[in-house]
Amino acid sequence: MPTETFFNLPDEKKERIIEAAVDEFAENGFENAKVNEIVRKSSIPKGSFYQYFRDKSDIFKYILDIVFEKKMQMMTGIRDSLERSSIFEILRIMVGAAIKMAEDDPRLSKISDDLVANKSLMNKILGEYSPSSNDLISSLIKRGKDTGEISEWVDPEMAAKLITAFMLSLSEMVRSDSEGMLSERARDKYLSLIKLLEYGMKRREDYD
Amino acid sequence: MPTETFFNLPDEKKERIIEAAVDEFAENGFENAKVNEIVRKSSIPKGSFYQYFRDKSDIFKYILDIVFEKKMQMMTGIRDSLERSSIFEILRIMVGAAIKMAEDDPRLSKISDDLVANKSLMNKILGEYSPSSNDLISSLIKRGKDTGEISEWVDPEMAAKLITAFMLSLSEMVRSDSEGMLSERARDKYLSLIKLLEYGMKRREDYD
Amino acid sequence: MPTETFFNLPDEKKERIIEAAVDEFAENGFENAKVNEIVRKSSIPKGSFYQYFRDKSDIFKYILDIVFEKKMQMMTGIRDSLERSSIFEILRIMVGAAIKMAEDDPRLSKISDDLVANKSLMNKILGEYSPSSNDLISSLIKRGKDTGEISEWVDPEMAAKLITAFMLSLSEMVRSDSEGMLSERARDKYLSLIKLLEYGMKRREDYD
Amino acid sequence: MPTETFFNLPDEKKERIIEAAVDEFAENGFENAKVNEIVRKSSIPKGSFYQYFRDKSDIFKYILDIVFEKKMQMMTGIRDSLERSSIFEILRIMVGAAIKMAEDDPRLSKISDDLVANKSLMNKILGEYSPSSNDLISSLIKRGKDTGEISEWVDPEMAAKLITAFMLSLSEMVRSDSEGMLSERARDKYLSLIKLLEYGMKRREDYD
DNA sequence: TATGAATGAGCATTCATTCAT
DNA sequence: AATGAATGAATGCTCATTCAT
Repeated sequence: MPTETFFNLPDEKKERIIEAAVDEFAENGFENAKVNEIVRKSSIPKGSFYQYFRDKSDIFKYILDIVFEKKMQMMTGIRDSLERSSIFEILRIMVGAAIKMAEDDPRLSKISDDLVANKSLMNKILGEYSPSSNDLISSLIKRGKDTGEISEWVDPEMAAKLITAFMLSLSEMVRSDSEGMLSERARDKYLSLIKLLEYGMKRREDYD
Repeated sequence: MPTETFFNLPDEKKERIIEAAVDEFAENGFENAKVNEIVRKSSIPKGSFYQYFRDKSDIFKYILDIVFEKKMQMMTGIRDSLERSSIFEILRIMVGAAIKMAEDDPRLSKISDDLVANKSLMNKILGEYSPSSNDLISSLIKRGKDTGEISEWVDPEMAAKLITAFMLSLSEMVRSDSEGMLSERARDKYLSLIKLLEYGMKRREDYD
Repeated sequence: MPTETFFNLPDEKKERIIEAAVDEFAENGFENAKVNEIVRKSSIPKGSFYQYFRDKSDIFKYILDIVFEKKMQMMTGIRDSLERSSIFEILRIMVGAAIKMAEDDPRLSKISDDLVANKSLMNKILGEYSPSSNDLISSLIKRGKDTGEISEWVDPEMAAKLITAFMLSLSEMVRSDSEGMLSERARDKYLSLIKLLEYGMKRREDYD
Repeated sequence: MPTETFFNLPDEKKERIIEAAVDEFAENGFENAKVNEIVRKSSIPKGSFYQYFRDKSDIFKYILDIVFEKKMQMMTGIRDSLERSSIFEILRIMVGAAIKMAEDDPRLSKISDDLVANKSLMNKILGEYSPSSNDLISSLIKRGKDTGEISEWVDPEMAAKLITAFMLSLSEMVRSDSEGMLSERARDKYLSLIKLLEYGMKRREDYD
C-alpha cells in the first residue's frame, strides 16, 4: 500500500502518478515496466516515488486495487441478478462487463487480464492463494447443473477455466479492435460467441 | 541457427545447454530469460555461449525449432485426416496433440504457448508475418460452414480466436495439473470441453 | 546533449568529467575510448555516467561542441576579413588559429583533427552530410581564381584537400613539438609553409 | 615475424592468409581488425593462426614488411636518379610511385598510409624510433637548398612533413577516386599539385 | 602440426533503489 | 516532505589468446 504521504498529496498529483503508472504497466506488464518511466511521465522526483511507494510491487498492487474497484463497478447489476437469473444471463452480463471495460478503459482491462493470465505473477504480487474469477464461475456452473440448465457431462472447473480464457480472449479482441467496430455490430459479434458457449453447455433432450 | 561449433559438441554437453535454455525460457519467457542463467545452469563459460549462438534470439529460435518438431510429431495423423474428417474430428486430434505435448514436455508446451499468445514476440523473433494457428483454424471453420456442419451465425475469425484461447488454456490446465490426473480420466475431462465447442457451433434445425 | 542532471552538477565535478573525457578521446579516438576509463579518471560511478550522458556518442558530441566553440573563439577575425582580404591572408588567419589551438589546447586540437581526418566517423557522429572545411576552402580558391590571385591550372577541390591535409599536419607538428618552440620562432617557421603554398598557387606572368 | 611453421606452408595457403590479413587491416586499421575475421576469411583454424604468428601485432608487422617491399619496388628508379636528378624530379617520381601504389594495390597503400599517419601506432608496432620517409625527404630538401634549387627560407623538416602529408592526402584521393578517373587525366590532375609544391619552394629572383 | 573448443577479462548499457540535502 | 544525484550489481555481448587432442 502507498504511504500516508501519498494519500496526503493533492488530488491532481495523485492522479498524475496513477495515470503514469497505469500507462506504463498496461503497455509493458509488471516485469518490463520501469520506475524511471513512471517517474518521468508523472514529473515527480525519483526520491518522491520511493516516499510514496515501498517499491515497484507496491505501486503495482495499488493499481490493481483500482482495477478491481473499476471491475466491481462494471459488474453492478450482477449481484442483483445473481439469485434470480439464468446462468447464461449472468454470463452474458459478465461478458458485457468485460467488453465494456475493455472499451472504456483498455489499459485497466489489459492490466487485469495480464494478471489473470499470469499465475506466477499473481502469486508473486498477491501471495499464494487468490480467489480468481474461476471460483465464481465454476460455482455458477454447478448451480446450472443442479437446476438442469446445464448438461450433466460438463465439468465445472474445466468449463470455468475455459470461460475465463474465453473472456480474456474477448477482452483482447475488443482492445485490439482498431476500427472500434462501432458499438452495436461489435457487441453482436462478441455476443454470438456467448451463444456458442450457451448452446455448447445447455441441456438438451436430443443430445444428452 | 546455432553455429557448427555447437553441433560438433559432445551430445552430453549439447543436451545440457538445451536443457538449461528450455528451462530458462519456459520459466521466464524470452524477454526475462537471462543468458547468464543459461550459462550458469549448463556450466559453460559465457564466451562459449556466444561461440555457439549469435545471441539470445538465436538460441531461442533454436529451441523453437525443437518445439515445432515435437509438435509435428504429436500431430501425426492430422495430415491424413485433414481431408476426409469432420472439422470437429480434426479439432479433437489437435487438442489431443496439445494435451499430449503438455503432459509429455510441459516446458516445451509452455514455450510454444507463450509464442502463440504473444504476437509482438512472434513478430520480433519470427519476422513480420507468421501464419499462426488462427489462420488454419478459421479456414477449417469456414469449410465447416460450407459443408453445413457449422451454424451460419458463427463468425470464423472470432471463433478461431476463441478456439486458440481454448487450446492455450487447455495446455495450461494440463501443465498445472499437479496430480497428473493419470491419463484416461484426464483426457475424458479435457475432451468434454471439445464436446462443448462442438455442440456450441454445430448446425441444428431447432436453433438456426 | 548531456542531461540536465549533468548541467546541475557542481562545476568542479563537471570539470573533472570533461577533463577525463577530453583526455580519453584525445588519446584514443572515439572508437577506442572507453567509458570505463572516463568513469575511472573522473571518479564517478558508472551509473552516474549514464545519468549524465545517453551513451558514448553523447559525451563525444558534447566534447565536440566544446571543441568547436574553442575553434570559433580562435577564429575571431576571420569573419571580418572574409570579404575584403586576399585568400592568402585568410588562409594565414586560419592557419594561425589552428596553430594557436594546437598550442593552447593540444587535446582539443587532436580531437578536432581526428574528426576532420575521419570521414566515416564524422558521418556516424554528426549525421550524413557535414560541410567540412574542404568546402569552405575550395570556394575560397575558386574566388581566388576569379579574382586572378590564383593560377588557372590549380584545381580547387584538389588544392582544398591538400590544404586541409596541410593544416592537419601543421596541427600535428605543433602538438608533437615537445620543446614548445617558444612562440615567435615557431610561428615564423609554420608561417613559412603558408608562403610556400602562396608562392605555389599565386598567379605569375613568367609561369602561367 | 611469422614462425618457421608459417613459412613451410604451401604457397597457396600463405597467400590466402596474407590476402585475408591485408583485407582486414586495410579495411579496419590495426586496432579494429579482428583476428577472428582473418581466420574466417582465410579458412584456417584459429589455433593455426597462433601457430603461425605470435599475436595480432606479429602478423601486422609481417604485412608491413610486404608493404615496404612493394613500396620499394615501386620506387625503383629513384635510387638511380637520386644522385643526378633535380629534387623536384625526384619528388615527382616519389609521388608517381605513391599514386601507382594507390591505384595498383589500394589496400597496401591504405595500410602504409595509416601507419605513417599514426605515430603512436608506429611506435607501438615498430618500436621507439623509425626512419620514416620524412628523413629522406628533408635531406633531399637540404640538398636542394645547397644547390640553390630551393629558396633559403624553406625549413627542411617542416617542408618534409608537409610533403609527407601531401603525399598521404594524394594517396587517399586516388584511392577514393571511385570513377578511376581514367589514368591520364587523373595523373595530370595529381601532378598539378606537385607543380604547386615546386613553384612554392623553387628559388626565384623576384621573390627571395 | 592441425584443429577447434575453452576461456575470461572487458565493454557499453540499464535500472531499482538509497542517500544527502 | 521534496528533490535529484549516487550507486553498483546485472545484462547482453566481444575478442584475443590458450588449451587439449
